[in-house]
Amino acid sequence: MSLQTSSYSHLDISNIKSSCATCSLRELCLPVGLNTQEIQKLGDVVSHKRKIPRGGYLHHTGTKFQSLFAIRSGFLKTCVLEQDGRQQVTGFHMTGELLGLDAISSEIHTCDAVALEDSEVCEIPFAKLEEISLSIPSLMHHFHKIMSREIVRDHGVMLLLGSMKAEERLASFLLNLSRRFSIRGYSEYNFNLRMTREEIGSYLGLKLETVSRAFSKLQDESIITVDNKHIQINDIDRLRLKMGNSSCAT
Amino acid sequence: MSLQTSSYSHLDISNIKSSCATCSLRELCLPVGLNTQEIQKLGDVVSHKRKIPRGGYLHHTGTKFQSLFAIRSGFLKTCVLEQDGRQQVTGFHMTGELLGLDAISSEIHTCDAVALEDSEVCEIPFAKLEEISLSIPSLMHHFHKIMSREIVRDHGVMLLLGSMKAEERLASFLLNLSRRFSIRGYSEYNFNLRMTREEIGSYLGLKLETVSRAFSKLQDESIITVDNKHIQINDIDRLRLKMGNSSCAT
DNA sequence: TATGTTAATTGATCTTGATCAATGAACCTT
DNA sequence: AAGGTTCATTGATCAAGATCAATTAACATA
Repeated sequence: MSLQTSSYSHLDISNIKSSCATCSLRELCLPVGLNTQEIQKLGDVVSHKRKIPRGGYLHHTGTKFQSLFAIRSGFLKTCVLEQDGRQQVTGFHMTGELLGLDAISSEIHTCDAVALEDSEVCEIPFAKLEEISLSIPSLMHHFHKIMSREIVRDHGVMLLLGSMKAEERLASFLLNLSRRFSIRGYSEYNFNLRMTREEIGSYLGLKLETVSRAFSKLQDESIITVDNKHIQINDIDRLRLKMGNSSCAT
Repeated sequence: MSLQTSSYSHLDISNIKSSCATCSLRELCLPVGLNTQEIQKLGDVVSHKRKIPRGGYLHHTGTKFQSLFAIRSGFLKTCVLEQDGRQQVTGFHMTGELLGLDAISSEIHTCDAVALEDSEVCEIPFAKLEEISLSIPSLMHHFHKIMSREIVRDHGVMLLLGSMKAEERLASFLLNLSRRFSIRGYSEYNFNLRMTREEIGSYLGLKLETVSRAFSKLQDESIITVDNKHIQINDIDRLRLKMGNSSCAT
């Protein structure tokens, strides 16, 4: 299974002409119910495509913010570099998601965005997006929802980091990935991780050894099958039970 | 020192007539540079005041979202209730801050907001705010910055929860409070905590005993002086050092 | 294909913070 | 002011996860 392949088959995009406008569909366009003219406006703004090879940077911490990026294909992580040189992963991002929301406030990127596989993004000049939002209320409203959703997502991670133990965190993480793959038309039971154990650990507030042990534990219980980066979920219900008390899966 | 008392003395609000429009000044109005007419528009939207007694709820998880709330005075916490009945604090909020951003996405409140002291808020009907945003670009832009700032803040907490140890977390927390008091015209070295050790612990991902021990440790080192809820910062530089590696203080 | 490099697993030990428990201080309420 | 309740501190013990270390597996590059 290749995750690089775009899969919009279940979405109605037949009325969209510009190939690049499609990149922001999932989050930015489709749910809003724009008319043809509005889609045209948005398409004009979202025009510039950019390819990022595996390991390449979409943006660096400290650089000037000008555009949001809609992921057209691929998989990226965002991370902050701490004084001591260690890095903390703040998120993993896949097709259809929007990057750069954190940079709006200071107009400076507060994190690095790194491609974990060859990726393609659409650049969305933020000033232009705001400009056309003024004439497309539903677009503005939808954008507010996207930002809000990001806040909810972060609260979920805070909850995870603040109150769950290692195994629960990993279960929560896998279920989250599973759901996101599923939404994009991939199997929710079989997928390849794009990130290392260390990156997972960084995201989950654990050391890589602890992540590895948690994987092994879940495998010993036959809940998942782990083959290096390939994960198979054998019993998603029991995996859900692992999360236990925590209300938020995010 | 009473924190209940509003303190806008260092801000120029001389041109604002409506007493309630002032409540959202710090975050929503002032920095934007609105003209008189625009301020009038905003004042019309932000008209309804609400008092919340200590221990009272501003909103409950699961209820319908209609309005943002700008804190006019007081101190609140937001928290989510987990299945097992334990609650996790997701934030502490003071004068001038905006509550409810998380609820925009689903139009359902995702957390409880509880007053930790007698508080007063201004209700900002969100639909109306969006409506007038369409005609006041700078207001819309400023609102986007506020949402973005919330995301940055949350990333900071994620970093804290994911990579700092108990004493570093508490140092970070105290410095954050200190800065926010300072911005509002209060002493950055002397303040009263509005929340219990348990609530601090919940927010920082620690047990109350650990919080208490961390306080004692910092006091033993003469960095702070703790007298129950009253905190005095004796050596803010050493307190900053305590945070160590972590890049973000939030 | 060989070889160096990076990533993953697993074991042994140590540390931090959680848990259990007891005491004392603050704060309502009447 | 008295009594109950909540809150905070401190000590003793325990457990989860970090750290240290060794081995193996996967991957990249010559």
